[in-house]
Amino acid sequence: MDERELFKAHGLKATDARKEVLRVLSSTSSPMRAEDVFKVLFDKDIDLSTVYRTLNSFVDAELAKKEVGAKKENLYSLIGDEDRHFLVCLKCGKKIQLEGCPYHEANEAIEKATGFKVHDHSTEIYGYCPDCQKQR
Amino acid sequence: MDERELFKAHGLKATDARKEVLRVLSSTSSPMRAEDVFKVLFDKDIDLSTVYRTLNSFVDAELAKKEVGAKKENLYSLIGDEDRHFLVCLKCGKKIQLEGCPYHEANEAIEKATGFKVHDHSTEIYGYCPDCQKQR
DNA sequence: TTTCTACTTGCAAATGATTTGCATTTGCGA
DNA sequence: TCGCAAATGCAAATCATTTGCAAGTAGAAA
Repeated sequence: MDERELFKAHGLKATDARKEVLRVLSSTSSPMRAEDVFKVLFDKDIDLSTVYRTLNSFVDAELAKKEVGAKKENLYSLIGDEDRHFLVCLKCGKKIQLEGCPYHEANEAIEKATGFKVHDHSTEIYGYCPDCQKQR
Repeated sequence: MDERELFKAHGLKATDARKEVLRVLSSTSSPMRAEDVFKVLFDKDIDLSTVYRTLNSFVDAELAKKEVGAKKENLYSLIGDEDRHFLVCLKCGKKIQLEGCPYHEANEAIEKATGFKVHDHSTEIYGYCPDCQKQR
């Protein structure tokens, strides 16, 4: 889907600021702080408040999600159709991407049992990586 | 486990403020804003900054978690040993608690395959409840 | 393509959330 | 009980996010 359609599908006008923010978020796989998105766009003449407004509109439109990072900061990331999952080490912060979705079957079971349509689930699973386990 | 031991086990001194905040958080099953915790404790003479410091120390000690709510606010909640999961409707906000942990097996499979020790996973799964699906 | 209008934006200022410095108090190990 | 590092209250600072307003723009309709 092209970005214009994407915005339309979510009821948002396809403005420059939104296109830029969308590009920034989709160019990185990991969630970003509003301030970071703003910094990446320093040469694009987009105000920080616009970045916030844009991110909020994305979240409201269910195009992005807002979550809390390891340093307790607020982070924004696109909600992709792809279903990627990371194991995040609580000690060293390392991120390990999983092949496939470990929860796929579990989610299907939930849908079958409850009639609830699962739209999204957390992409990060917290724990300790093998290296850090040795050091504990 | 008694609260004194709980703090000790997490390397925190058992102070009045911490005991009160712990009580507030454990008295409610749903995550709270720092400000709300403060308001509940209005008669306890605990400063808002202390509430923040306390919540932060809980998060650092992995006794609580910080997450983003539906209105994009930051919320704090205890990390219980129990493994509760909620289905959160993206439309009406209804929360449905699941029986048991749908991801238990998936997590065991992850541990076996990667050697990563899973400590915690998101307790909320987003989607649309049966009622809201009809209205869409 | 031109017009119209509601939605967006930039800017600056306001608000809200969270952190910090410092003097004082307190928990808890010796 | 004593001593000290850690925790607290208070007030002020800082950081994050939102808002009001005037001006600009996307997209529907003519």
